[in-house]
Amino acid sequence: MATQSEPRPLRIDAERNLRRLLDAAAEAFAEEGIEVSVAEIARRAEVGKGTLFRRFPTKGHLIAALVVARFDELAADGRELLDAEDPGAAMHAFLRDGIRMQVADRGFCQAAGEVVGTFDNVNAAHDEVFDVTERLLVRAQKAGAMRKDINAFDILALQYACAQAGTVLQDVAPDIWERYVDVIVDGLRPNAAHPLSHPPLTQAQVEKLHAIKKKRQAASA
Amino acid sequence: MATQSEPRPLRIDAERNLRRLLDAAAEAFAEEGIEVSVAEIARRAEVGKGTLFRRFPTKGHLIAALVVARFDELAADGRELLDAEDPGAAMHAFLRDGIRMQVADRGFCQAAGEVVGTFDNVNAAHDEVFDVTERLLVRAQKAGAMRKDINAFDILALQYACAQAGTVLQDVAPDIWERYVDVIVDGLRPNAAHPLSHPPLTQAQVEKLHAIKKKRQAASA
DNA sequence: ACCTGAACACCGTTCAAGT
DNA sequence: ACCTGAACACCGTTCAAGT
Repeated sequence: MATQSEPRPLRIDAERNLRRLLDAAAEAFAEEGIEVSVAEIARRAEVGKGTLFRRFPTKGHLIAALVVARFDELAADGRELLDAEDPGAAMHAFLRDGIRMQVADRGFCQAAGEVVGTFDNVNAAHDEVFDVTERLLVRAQKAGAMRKDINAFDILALQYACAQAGTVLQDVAPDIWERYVDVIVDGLRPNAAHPLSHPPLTQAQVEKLHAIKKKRQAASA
Repeated sequence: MATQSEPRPLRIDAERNLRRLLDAAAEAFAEEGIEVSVAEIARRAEVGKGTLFRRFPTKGHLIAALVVARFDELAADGRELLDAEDPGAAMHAFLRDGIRMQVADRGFCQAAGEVVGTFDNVNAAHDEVFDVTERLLVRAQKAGAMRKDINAFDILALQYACAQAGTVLQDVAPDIWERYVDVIVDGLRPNAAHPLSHPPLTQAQVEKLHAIKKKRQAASA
């Protein structure tokens, strides 16, 4: 929520076409991955290609819009988990929920890594996810369920990592990634902790990463 | 090694062009990722595009050839580690070496997931990696350095997972992935082990995965 | 045998013509 | 304001013409 202050409402037909486009794209990307052609998406939405490009200046912007939707879902899920009784279990559940979400959506999984840092609306949505992750983590750490030397970035990176591995194996063993989370969860327990060899990612580094990605995207345009 | 029995040697100029092509492609993919155009690769190699397609029926085949080279490297590295004194340290070193390799090569990291299962030569090379991984793992398990309920697939999946996360952050924190390996390594220790929620991947499932990928590739051709 | 670049099909993006 | 599809540039792949 609160991603942009809508300047003025769309015309009724435009609004309808936008919905169709988003639905068609979500379906197509989830099923076939982000390599589906925009022509195919326009066909599924029953609009001309030009209509798509009127709403989204680039195929990437359309992908970004869907990634935002998924991040919003995940953040909402995390907020609910903040009320759970067991802080450790809540943190673990969040870890799993995010992976399940990514693995179920082939397009999201392909796009997430590329698109974070590149689009402002994606960054905003991701910041919300980060916020909830941090609150869940601190809560779990205070309860003694989680080692203290890791931060929310680490959690999100490990979540992303598992999702990537899970996606490759999704066709043949849709939930084999649960094993990998199990191992990671074991490694995240306070009693398992051995000193980490590197300092965590700083906020400054994250911003630098975003700057690099935006520059790279601008260069290719 | 032993991927194919060469039927007859190439003409001297063809041999030279092949070398140039592989070198140019390795460089281009590592730097810019697999989205570099074949025209650009041909230009770097100073040959016509037709020459590229004479050696590699498809851009994918060229990518596959380079993935094979990397897998061979990794397998060789693993074989050396089999002679190390400390079996646990050797297993950990192998985990890290593979990730370092992937993170340093943008193209390899993008391609590895897609190309395993799709090309026979890649499968053969990957089987070798699997073999060494298994030997390293069993050795570490016998030494009591590694939990007993995981197998070589799990190790390779976790390695792949870390490499994926590491690649995204490579520009800004080239070795931040070491933290994630640290956590995973902690989760892989025998004393950290809690029961896993899912059975491991079977050999039959792996073969099924390969079959699916080949069918999918054939369908898109 | 092998090399080459023009030609083809396909895909993302633009835009002139329509309502 | 918005919609559309023909037109353009680019990329992977093919192939006729050359050595």
